[in-house]
Amino acid sequence: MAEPTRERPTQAQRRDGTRQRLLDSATELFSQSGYHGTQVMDIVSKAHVSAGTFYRYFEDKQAIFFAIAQKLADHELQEAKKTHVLFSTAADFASTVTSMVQYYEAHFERVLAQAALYRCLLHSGVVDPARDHLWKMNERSTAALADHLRNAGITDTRDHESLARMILGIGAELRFSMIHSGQPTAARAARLATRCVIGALAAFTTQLPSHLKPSEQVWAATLQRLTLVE
Amino acid sequence: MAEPTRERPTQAQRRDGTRQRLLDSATELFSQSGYHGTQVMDIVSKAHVSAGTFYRYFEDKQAIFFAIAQKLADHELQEAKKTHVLFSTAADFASTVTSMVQYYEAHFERVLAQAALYRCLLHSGVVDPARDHLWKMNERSTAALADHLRNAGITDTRDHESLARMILGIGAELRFSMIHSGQPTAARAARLATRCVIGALAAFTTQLPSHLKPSEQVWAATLQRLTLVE
Amino acid sequence: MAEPTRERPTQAQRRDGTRQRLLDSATELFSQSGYHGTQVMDIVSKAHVSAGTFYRYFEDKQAIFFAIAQKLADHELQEAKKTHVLFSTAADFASTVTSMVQYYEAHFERVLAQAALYRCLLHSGVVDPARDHLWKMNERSTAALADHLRNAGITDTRDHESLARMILGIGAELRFSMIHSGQPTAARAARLATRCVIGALAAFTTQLPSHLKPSEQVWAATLQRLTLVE
Amino acid sequence: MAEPTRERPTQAQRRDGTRQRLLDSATELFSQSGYHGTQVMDIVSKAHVSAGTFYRYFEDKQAIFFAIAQKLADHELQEAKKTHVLFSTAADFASTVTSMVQYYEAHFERVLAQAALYRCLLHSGVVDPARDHLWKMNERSTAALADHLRNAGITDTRDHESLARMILGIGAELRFSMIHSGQPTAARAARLATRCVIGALAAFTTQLPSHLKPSEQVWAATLQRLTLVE
DNA sequence: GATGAATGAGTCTTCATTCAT
DNA sequence: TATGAATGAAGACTCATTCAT
Repeated sequence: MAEPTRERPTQAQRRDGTRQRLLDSATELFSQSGYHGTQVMDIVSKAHVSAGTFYRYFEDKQAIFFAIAQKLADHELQEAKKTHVLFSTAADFASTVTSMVQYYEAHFERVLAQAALYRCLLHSGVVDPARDHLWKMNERSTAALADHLRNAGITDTRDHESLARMILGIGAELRFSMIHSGQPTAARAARLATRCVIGALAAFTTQLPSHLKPSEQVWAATLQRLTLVE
Repeated sequence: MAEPTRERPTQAQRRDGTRQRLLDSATELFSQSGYHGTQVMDIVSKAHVSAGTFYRYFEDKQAIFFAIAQKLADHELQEAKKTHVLFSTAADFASTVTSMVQYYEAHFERVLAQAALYRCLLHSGVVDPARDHLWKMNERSTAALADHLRNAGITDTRDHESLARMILGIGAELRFSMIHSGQPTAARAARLATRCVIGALAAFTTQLPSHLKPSEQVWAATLQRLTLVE
Repeated sequence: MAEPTRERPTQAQRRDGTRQRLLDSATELFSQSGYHGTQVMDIVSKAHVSAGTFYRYFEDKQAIFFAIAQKLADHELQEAKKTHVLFSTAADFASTVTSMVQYYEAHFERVLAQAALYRCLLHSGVVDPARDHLWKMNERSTAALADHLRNAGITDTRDHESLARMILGIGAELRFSMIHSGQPTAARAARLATRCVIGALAAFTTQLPSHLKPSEQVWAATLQRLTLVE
Repeated sequence: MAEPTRERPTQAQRRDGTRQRLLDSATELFSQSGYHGTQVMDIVSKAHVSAGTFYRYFEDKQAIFFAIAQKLADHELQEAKKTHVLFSTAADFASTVTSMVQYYEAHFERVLAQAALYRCLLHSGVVDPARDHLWKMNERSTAALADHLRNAGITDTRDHESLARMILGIGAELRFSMIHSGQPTAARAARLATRCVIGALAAFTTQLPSHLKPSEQVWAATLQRLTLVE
């Protein structure tokens, strides 16, 4: 007889439901119109609650913005960690590339929905460093990748932070294009990004012991494989 | 010896002076406080003109913002095109790389010098697709680079747009970091970016006739030179 | 005996109350100072609400003006239609004239009672063809009267629109005078207008079958009666 | 050798020319958009003079408005007197009617251009009785017609003012329609107005000595003639 | 006399936030 | 606890008028 889902929801459940609806509405609206282009009234209308209710869940308009930012940042950090593992654990080049393609493909499919939000959050024009966890998260994400690059034995540069940024930039612009024009597809984007990244990394791994570097054949074959997709 | 145009700072000159003062004031204020943190009244006060005068020169607040953005974007596009030409005409690899470093260094220096303005433009949160010259400029940059890549004989991918985006992304993230933390320096950023970009491009130029590709020695030497900076 | 709707003057009732207070305040102020002489702040102050509240109920300043005009025009059109019906159904001339006098008297009394408002509406100088309900109402009045004249069997002219306009013009100028000088009184104006209108109509009903036209005696007696008022 | 038109205009002539251009521009703009819908800048642009020049010729915006009003009022008064003569001098009915048609036709053709202005001036929302000569002129025009009606021997009413207004109203609405819809044509409007007016007057001339009234045949024939136009 | 750049008080309108019901 | 009417400070924008050139 226990059908918890059919019983009327507890206070706490309703509370969470309302809060979640507000967050969802705000997320969509911020993504579309930016922080300043979104009014509290728009958010509450979309969430089917009243203006007053909003302020029971969030102190003010910035609060919901930062709540979203926080959530996204947490999520991104976790995802980023998964990626970086690739760089450090892969025993051989071929499997690294394969994993990288798989990761990017999953990544692009997954983040498409969030990319607009991500960009909005970073470029929102909200300036309140004291509360800006998002920016810190972004930095932490970069730092994590930098660490992995360092551990992977890259010694051609000591500025692994910047290298990490550049590599993240490769994906960022592709993602941005996908949101706005739908081009390229996740599958192709993954190949392009992988190819681009391994090329970039190659330029920073001249000092790697030769047994860790792919032979010329492997390199050619790998690029060949990445090309086949188009 | 009669230079009548210099004698009386005529109407036209006063006009231009006023317009310039408004642009300067706005640039500084937008840099400091962002678009939404700056009031029209602040701009006119700083420029020592009245509210009404502002609207003689700019249709509304957004107009002056876009005028500033446009000017910066135009300049960048010009500079970028100068360099991109190299991709297609450069006789030899070494000079291409040298030019690329020079371009990047100049670019990053400009960015550093006007970091606050860049930050404002990128983070303004102004969303008005109908008038967003900034966004159009970005697309034009991409298109211009894509064209050059195509002309340079890159046939490993037919999606030169995406390749262009990825390359621009490399610089974008670096710029973003410089704007916020001042790191890395323009000189180092230029080397890093160049190295990263030529690596990335190498991964897309497997089909280039061998006489166009750098020999292994040249390649190694080039990377070596790019490394020396640190 | 439970009348819950009367117990608590609910939201909806408060809403209507506020809207009505705004309309009343605006009506009075527009009457006194005209459209351009009245500020939104004046209206809200008089209605004891805040500036923001105004815009919950009316899109902008013009909207409340047109709301007032519309209401008055609607009412007048209703009243006019009631009378115009007489033109087509009236069995005999005498009762038509009696009704016409009654209608005009009521109309002119309304005008006198709200002379200032009428003056404001007529002289507001608001020119916005896209939203000018007043103008549309005027056209609707003309069309309605033209229809009735047509149905009444007037065939001396096929331009019933123009005939309608001329008849409406008779009343309009009288109204205009009453608004500004209070002269003539509603009672006399009604007789004058009726007499003038039936004279004018007589000049357009030569082809009416004779049994529908008043005999010379009836005509003379009618005019006599209309004269008695002075 | 005397070609005064080719010699360069005197100061005084240029002054008058400029003033006239300003008046013409203002007239057209006020007619189209009303007083409040017309900006001083619009007027000076149309007149090809600078903002400052405007204030050399007119004290302020209201001054040019009243200058136009004054001129129109003077003109109207003169024209009105011509008409009214018809009522008092015509020896016989038939020639009165003929003259009336001619007058109305000329009137409608002439005033079409000014009617919009006329209405704008009366309904402009400019409220400054101290300077409002136009309103007084309007009253004088009414008074003049009233006098003529009185002199013509109309004794059915003593309120010749109101009668005059009603008669003027007949033409006013027709004129207004002609401006906005182009309907009816001046020729038809003249017949319609004449017919309407003589009908209206007939209803106020029951006490005229019979030798002054048209016989039934003349009446019928007159109306017949007025009808032929359609 | 003419010009047109500059003025600035005046208004409308917005929207995050509060609070009585 | 939810509602939504009310708040009011804030800010963009206008336009008749002035005045240095």
